[in-house]
Amino acid sequence: MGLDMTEPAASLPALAANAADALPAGGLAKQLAKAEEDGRPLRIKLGVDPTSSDIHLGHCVVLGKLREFQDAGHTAVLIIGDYTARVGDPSQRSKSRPMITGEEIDANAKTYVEQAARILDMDRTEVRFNGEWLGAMSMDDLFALVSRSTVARLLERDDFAKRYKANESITMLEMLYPLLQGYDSVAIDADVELGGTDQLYNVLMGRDLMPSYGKPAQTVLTMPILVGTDGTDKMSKSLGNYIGVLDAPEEMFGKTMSIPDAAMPEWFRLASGLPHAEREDVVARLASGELPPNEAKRLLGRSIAVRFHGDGSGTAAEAHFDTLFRAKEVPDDIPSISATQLPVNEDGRIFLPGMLVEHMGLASGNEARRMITQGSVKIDGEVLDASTLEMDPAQLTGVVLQVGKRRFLRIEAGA
RNA sequence: GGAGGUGUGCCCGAGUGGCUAAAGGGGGCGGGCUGUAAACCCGCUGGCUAUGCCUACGAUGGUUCGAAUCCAUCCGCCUCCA
Repeated sequence: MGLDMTEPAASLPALAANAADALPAGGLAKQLAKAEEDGRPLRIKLGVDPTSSDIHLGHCVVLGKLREFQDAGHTAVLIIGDYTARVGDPSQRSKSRPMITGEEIDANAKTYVEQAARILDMDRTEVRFNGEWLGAMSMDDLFALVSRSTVARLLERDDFAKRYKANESITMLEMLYPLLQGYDSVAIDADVELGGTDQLYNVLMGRDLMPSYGKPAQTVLTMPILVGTDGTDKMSKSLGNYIGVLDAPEEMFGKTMSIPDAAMPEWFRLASGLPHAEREDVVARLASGELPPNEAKRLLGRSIAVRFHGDGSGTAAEAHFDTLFRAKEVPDDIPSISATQLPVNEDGRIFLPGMLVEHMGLASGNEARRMITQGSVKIDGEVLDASTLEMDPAQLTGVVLQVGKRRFLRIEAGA
């Protein structure tokens, strides 16, 4: 397995681009030079927790970086933290995490790898579960590991320190996390470890541990955390401010349009998937006022759609968006049901709240009543009278029902 | 082991016997304006074919005509002391 780096010297700036931290200073350059000298690819570690099964753009920042290393000829070692997931990474958590079950972990890991394949070159990816070595540890091994750090050292960690100060609980188990995570680097002989900036402490722990196990210390590279579509909080599934890699192109475009202007430069850099030079050019023109914000955001939306759905998907998604929100027209590809599927009560009439819950995804009858009362239900573009709770099937046949701005349902005549 | 504190709706947080589906804020949703950005304005924000009924204030049991509010036990979390 030889290196096929065409121009190793030139790959350094690109590989370090966007990184929040690259430690120690100059470490990456040395690693790259040494790899070339030895004629072997570097082993690039990325540890992931199989606690959530949906990969979103936030995860893609670091996955994308890993892919860049692969493209430069190096080996990706993707560690599924099946064992560490039992402990729970305390990063960014205000409370202790509940432990999750083995089946959940397995299922999450499987979907994670499937989705990661959209970013990574899986032929060049070594997927490992850390239960492989952590599960095999004896009590003696554990003693040896935990004796390498101290309580004071662990309490230096910002999130522990904050929680400790705020009188919140910190379990002994959680304090084990950085050590176990760091041990992964020992187990797989990592040369470089990637992570988000929230992982800095963890990845440095790996760097600290390796020499005491007689291995050269890894270089660490942390990537900035992408803000979500709200522009303030870290992108996460639980906050609902995310764009998933499996989202439809229209969703990707639409969600991108909703981000605050201030988040655009960051998104261009970390999420657009555009080449380094191009995205920097866009950011510069946006800052100078040469590129209007709306146009920039549209470009961003198209780029993201294209990144995951290929050429053409961007302009198609944009057209869909314009139909919906600019022209306020009904899009072509809306779901439809047959009038015969409508639920009918004893009087042969349709109870609207129930129907909206059943066919248009509203959370409850009360929510549906609220929508009707607030005038956000339209039939063929006409706002439904606020007091209407029942309708005859004939009135609903062959119409387009709309709730809010983006939920549509066509009711077809015929069987 | 001892002493004390605390637990409210998605989150924060008021509420110490009926007027409490529970103030206020945040978030979210809907509408207006717009570039589905921001800012701003208005409304809504437990469930139920519903002038009422059900569920809900850590858990269980009790006192009372009536409990988030009083009592008992238990559980979680925190602080100080050992």
